[in-house]
Amino acid sequence: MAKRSDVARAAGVAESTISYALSGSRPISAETKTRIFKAMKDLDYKPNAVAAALRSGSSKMLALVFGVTDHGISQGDISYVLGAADAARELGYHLILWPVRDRDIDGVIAQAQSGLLDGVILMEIRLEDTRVKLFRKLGIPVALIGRTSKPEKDIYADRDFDGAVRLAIAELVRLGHKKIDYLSTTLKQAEDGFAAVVRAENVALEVAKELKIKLSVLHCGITTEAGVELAGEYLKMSTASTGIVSINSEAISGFSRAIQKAGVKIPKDFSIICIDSNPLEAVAQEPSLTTISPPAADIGAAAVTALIKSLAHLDIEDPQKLWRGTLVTRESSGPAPK
Amino acid sequence: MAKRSDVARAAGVAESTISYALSGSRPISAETKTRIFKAMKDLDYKPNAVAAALRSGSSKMLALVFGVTDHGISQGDISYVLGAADAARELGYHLILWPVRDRDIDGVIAQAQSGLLDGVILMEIRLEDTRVKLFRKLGIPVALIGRTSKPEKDIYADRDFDGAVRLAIAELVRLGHKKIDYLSTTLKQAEDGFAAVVRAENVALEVAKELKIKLSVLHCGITTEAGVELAGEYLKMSTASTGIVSINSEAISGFSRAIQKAGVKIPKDFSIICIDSNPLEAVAQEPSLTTISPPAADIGAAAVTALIKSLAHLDIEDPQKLWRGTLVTRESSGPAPK
DNA sequence: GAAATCCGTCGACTCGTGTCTATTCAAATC
DNA sequence: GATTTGAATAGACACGAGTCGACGGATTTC
Repeated sequence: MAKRSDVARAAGVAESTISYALSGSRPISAETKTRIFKAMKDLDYKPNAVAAALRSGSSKMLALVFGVTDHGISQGDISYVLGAADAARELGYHLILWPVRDRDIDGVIAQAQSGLLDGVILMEIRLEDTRVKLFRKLGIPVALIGRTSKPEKDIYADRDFDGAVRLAIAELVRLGHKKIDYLSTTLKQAEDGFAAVVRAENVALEVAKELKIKLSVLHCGITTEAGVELAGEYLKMSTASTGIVSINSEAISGFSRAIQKAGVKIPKDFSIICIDSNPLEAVAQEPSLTTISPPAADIGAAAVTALIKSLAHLDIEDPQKLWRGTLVTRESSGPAPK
Repeated sequence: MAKRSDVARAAGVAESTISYALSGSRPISAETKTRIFKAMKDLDYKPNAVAAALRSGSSKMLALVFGVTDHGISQGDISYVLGAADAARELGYHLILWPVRDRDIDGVIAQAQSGLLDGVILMEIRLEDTRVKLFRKLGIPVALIGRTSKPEKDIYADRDFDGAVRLAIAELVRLGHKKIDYLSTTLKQAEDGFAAVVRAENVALEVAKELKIKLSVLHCGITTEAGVELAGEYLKMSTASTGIVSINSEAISGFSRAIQKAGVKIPKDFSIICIDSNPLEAVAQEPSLTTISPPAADIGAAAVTALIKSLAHLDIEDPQKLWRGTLVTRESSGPAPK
């Protein structure tokens, strides 16, 4: 692999001149530049990123930590990753994914402390997230997709589940519904303190109280099948609700299909509003889902952008940002049945 | 961040002594070592991986390239990743995931050529995979999970779909089935030349000819829903088969549920053998699935192990390895109906 | 017309570690 | 008892690129 000194010799200039020609941090005449670039091309010169990282103290690599659990990476999460990766590329960085078993993040910490990683993005944030404190203590730059219970000075980009749940319930109430359900994810996730899940549940109960309606919280696995099962239980209940707000887009598709199969007409008998569903999923269903979908790609991109700006000690216009998403009324929501 | 010279001063030794104490490549007396380690602890010294990478020419990082397409990372694929990550850690390496849009791998190449990546693992291999040739041409160490049509000197670890399909069909024939279906993934994947998909289809047809039975190849999306739809079509067909071999574990679960709902008894009326299904999935179903499941984690681990050995210029006992998996008979397969 | 300014370039040093050579001192060898 | 061996350590250099200070020459300034 050709190095800088080879190019310097071939182009008949000093090595530093080549650096300046590449970085543009000092003026280099046009002729010299063309000579240099020709030599680089001839020799197939690629600057050595490791040497650059050592000298400059920055590897231009960011790691997105993703906890490997039972299920892989969902279709939903992949949007965050892609948004983040694209934003990184645009700013001259690379985003890599760091698979982490359970909550073991020592490897990430080691690499970050030893200069191979400029910063870290965390997902699947819990209300009390020890990782966040740890990284802060160690001085490792971090941005969150999600937020803890006390975000203080954290850099984060997050879905505004509170606002979305509030909006969704208000919409059902506006349509005349007086008794609705709120479909969450698994009870385990809530118990484990996953921030978005817990917050949304609390808000749902709060809003129900404010608006003086009946609301029960349902828990359910994050799969279509689990939604089908849930539908079975739902249909057995005597005092059924007339609508549901869900943050569990996987389950709601099974639920919807199953209750329709049992004769429930949507939206005539029953309304559905789904939060955090992929728009493509939403229209793929029968009937298409009314949704409030925070833009996942934008959120991922915002987290990365803010992190990179903070690395460069630039001012971040807003280090803490929330996206609620807007209500898109489709076929699954309508006036409450008489 | 403390560096080696700080530790040297604190411990009262030369810098090189510290390197030797850490690497063990030269003997250091016990007293000196304890002094050094104490100083390292006091100063919270972490060797700078970037400097080490520059000097030694190796970053100890491997990238697993994963193409980001419409669907995220499936539960099946995650096992390869985890197996690979664990094997890497055990050998003192880090495995990172490199998300790649479409087939754009320039970023990976750049980082590999510039020393930030010691090697690359490729998945989702096609029969004619330009990436493999490209990496070989550029001299970037590569191992494959999967294999091309001409693996030649490639390092790879792969499922033996040929053997598994052959075994599955033979089993159904042994049980008396004369007319069976073969359920593949989407037609698009086959057309795009994904190696495993194409190979398995060809083998299925070949074996059917050899054993003189009727076999039709079905294509179907890689989702439970797609399997349900497929079941609808299947039930309409007049001359139905009595069994199916599937490499599409997502679809087969929907298919199984749907035909049972329509009154088909498994395995009395119809037998199912599923290849490449996760054992957990297999027993979670009703009835539990007879399977042939190549060990994904082992395959991922083998690819990484072979790659690392080749990096160290060690002999690899077998750079090309296949796993067929064994037939595990559960409740979904039985004698053909009279 | 001398001084100040600016452009373009060069050489030297630096980032933090791995490793080679040299040196010292003690034990072992014939 | 002189020489060889070996352990334990020190010192020097290299990996490849980024950046600062300096310098010659051209241009501008008063």
